Amino acid sequence: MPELPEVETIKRGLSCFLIGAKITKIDVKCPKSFIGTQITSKVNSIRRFGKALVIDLSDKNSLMIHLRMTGQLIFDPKSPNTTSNRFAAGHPSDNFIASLPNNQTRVVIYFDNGILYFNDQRKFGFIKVLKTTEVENDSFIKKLAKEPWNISPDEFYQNLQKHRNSSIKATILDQSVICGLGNIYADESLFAAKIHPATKTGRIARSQSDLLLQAAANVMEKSITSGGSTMATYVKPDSTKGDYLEKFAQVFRKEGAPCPRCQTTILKTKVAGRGTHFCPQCQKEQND
DNA sequence: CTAGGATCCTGTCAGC
DNA sequence: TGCTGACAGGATCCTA
Repeated sequence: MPELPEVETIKRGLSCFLIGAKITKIDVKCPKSFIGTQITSKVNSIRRFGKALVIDLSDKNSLMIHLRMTGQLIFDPKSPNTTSNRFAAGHPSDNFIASLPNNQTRVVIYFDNGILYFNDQRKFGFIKVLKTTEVENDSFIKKLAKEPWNISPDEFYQNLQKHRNSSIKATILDQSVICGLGNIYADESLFAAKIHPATKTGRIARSQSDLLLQAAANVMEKSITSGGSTMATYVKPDSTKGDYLEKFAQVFRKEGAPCPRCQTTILKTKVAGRGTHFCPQCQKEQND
């Protein structure tokens, strides 16, 4: 699910509501989804490390949240309590407009100004209590590479060299190579840079590496600007469902459609164990 | 050390 | 209708 742009969208959205708000109670509906003990304190700040969200609290604890494939965060302000006033982001689904909690609600965090629901169909995501001083020592956060707009072309290219025998798609999904890309933005970035997803990383030329890095930064910045997968784009004004992907995706879930550059039919295959979309004309195989 | 596959879990959809 | 397998916006663990 949520990749970096969606988590950034959540960070910005929740910051408006939660900075200074006090947690009054945490209701854990699925033990697997919450690691730690009951907490009651105020929110000092909200940070993001790649796809992980960190809520820093006044008692020197932090809540680290990773949504993985199907996690969602939905905040209902106490007043007025209507779905039109709701902030919802993460994996898009009808939960965004559903009455909550429901059978996919794993954790409910009560604040003095509203209720935050953590929904997660597949239970891969989690909320974990950490000492704030230990956040940057967390095993996941520690391994993260820099984000596309912070990593230098030299460093990115060097990181690629550690995975020369792996496909370029698998390599850029590795958060220790470049942080923030998931299955959508990997496909979109490779399309923008005109690189076949199955290309061996060792065959990526320096000029292609530079192009790919630029593409990743562009694609994700554009998505952050449009708000990731927020409810506003998921539910249209007439209350019918929309797909925010349609706004910018060139290849992701576009198999059978014409390539926006050359009209060749977009294909879907499997690379790195993941569904992979590309244009066979624009993104030629480079492997001998 | 890297590379690839299985795995965690629930739900939906296509194809018999 | 009911079953079955494939698949899903992620990351880790295990094996070779």
